[in-house]
Amino acid sequence: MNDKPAIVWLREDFRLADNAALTAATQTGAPLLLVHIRPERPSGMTAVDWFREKTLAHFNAGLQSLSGKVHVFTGDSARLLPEIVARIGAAAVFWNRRYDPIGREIDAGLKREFAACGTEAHSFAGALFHEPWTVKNRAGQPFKIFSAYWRAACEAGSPGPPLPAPREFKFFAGSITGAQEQQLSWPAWTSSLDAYHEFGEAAAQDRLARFVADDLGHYEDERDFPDRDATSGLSPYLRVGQITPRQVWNAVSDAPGGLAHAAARAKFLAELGWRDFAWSVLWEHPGLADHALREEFEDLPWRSDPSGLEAWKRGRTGYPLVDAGMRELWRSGVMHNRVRMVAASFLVKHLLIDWRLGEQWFAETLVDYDPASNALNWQWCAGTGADSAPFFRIMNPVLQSRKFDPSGAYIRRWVPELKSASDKHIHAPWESPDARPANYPLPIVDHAAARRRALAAWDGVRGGDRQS
DNA sequence: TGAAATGTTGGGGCG
DNA sequence: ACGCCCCAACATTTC
Repeated sequence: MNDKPAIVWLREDFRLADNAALTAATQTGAPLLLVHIRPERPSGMTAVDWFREKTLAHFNAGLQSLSGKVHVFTGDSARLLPEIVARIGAAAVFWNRRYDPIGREIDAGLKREFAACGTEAHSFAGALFHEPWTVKNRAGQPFKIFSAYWRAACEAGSPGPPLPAPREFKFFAGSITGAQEQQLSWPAWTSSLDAYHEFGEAAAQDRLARFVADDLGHYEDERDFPDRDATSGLSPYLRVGQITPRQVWNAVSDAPGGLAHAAARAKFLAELGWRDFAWSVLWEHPGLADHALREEFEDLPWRSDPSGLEAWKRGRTGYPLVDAGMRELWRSGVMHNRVRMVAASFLVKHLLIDWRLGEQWFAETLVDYDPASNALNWQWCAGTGADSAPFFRIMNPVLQSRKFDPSGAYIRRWVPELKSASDKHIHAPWESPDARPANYPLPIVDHAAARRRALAAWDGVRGGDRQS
């Protein structure tokens, strides 16, 4: 029998099932204090902060029926957590690992501190298939190419079955000062997000089950069409740990359909593999969001273009597919993956604006913003990474629109000015001056000229090197 | 996880 | 019937 309480420090893991830290803490028999520490946010809330806070509130509401709650603190966790430990006389702290450069630094420091004062500190895996430092090539080096990484990761074995939610909880009953009860105030711009999201572990599992039943079989064929609901939509849940990759892997592997759907299944799991890969790259390169992986691209002649950047952010570039995506992002906090590529490519190549500015905008506005995936994918689009689209591969926003939104349904959903445009002209409304709505902007750059400019910029940094 | 430019081929209109 | 031109349609190369 263990009388001293234990702390479960929840960070990005608001779930009861497949939560290794929570399960391990429960098994000690100690009364548990669930703690979440949010940082001070002097610069305000981002979309993922909004999603996390909503998730936390939902998680807490669910805990009421178990007579438990998450105690929420605001401030510097490196200072607060030891204080909380001391205040309740906790014998042990449990958490699931995080892998961002700042977080891992804090956690390592806390482990040292707790070790020095005799408090147990136990950390667990859970947010990824593989710990980022474990997948290496034969030379013991981290992979730089996704396909090689993923092959090695898959050969290392598939994830085991997820942990069930603990059956019983014993919560710490004492009082604790410093925890905050007051409601946060949401910035006005978050009000449009509510309509597009559901919160909670059950909602995440529902979404997974529906995806596996209805969409997984044709995932490979339909995932690129933004007006079809053919993607899993799990990214926000993965982001805040309402669901784990291991749970997804097992649900997908158990899906009916047999060999017929093997390719679709593999394709979908590989997308989750990209998420792991991004974290492994970030682990090796903490500056992934700030520095081009291929250094020669630090010399690209990025333009300073505040009005172009603003037009891009607000979805007023005059290219309907780009604008639809950027407006979907602003209103709903997500953007279809295909459109993310087109919109990102447009900023970097058509506007020749530094990919870091796009990375920052996505970091503020995406409810599924993931520091590793976001940075890696921006570098992929900009062609500055090791395993990236070549810089000369420039997407044509009109062709992409005709190909992936042939009926214009996606554009009409997000760009009301074009609601009554014809299927023929909706992708390039400026080509039909008669039908073009007066309140929809003309293209802020000419595609052909922008393409030439981007190629010239690329030509400038690669020197005399003629390879492709 | 492109697109544009350039090259090739083959059918059909036409003198 | 034949050569010639035009231009889809497809293939290859280049960015």
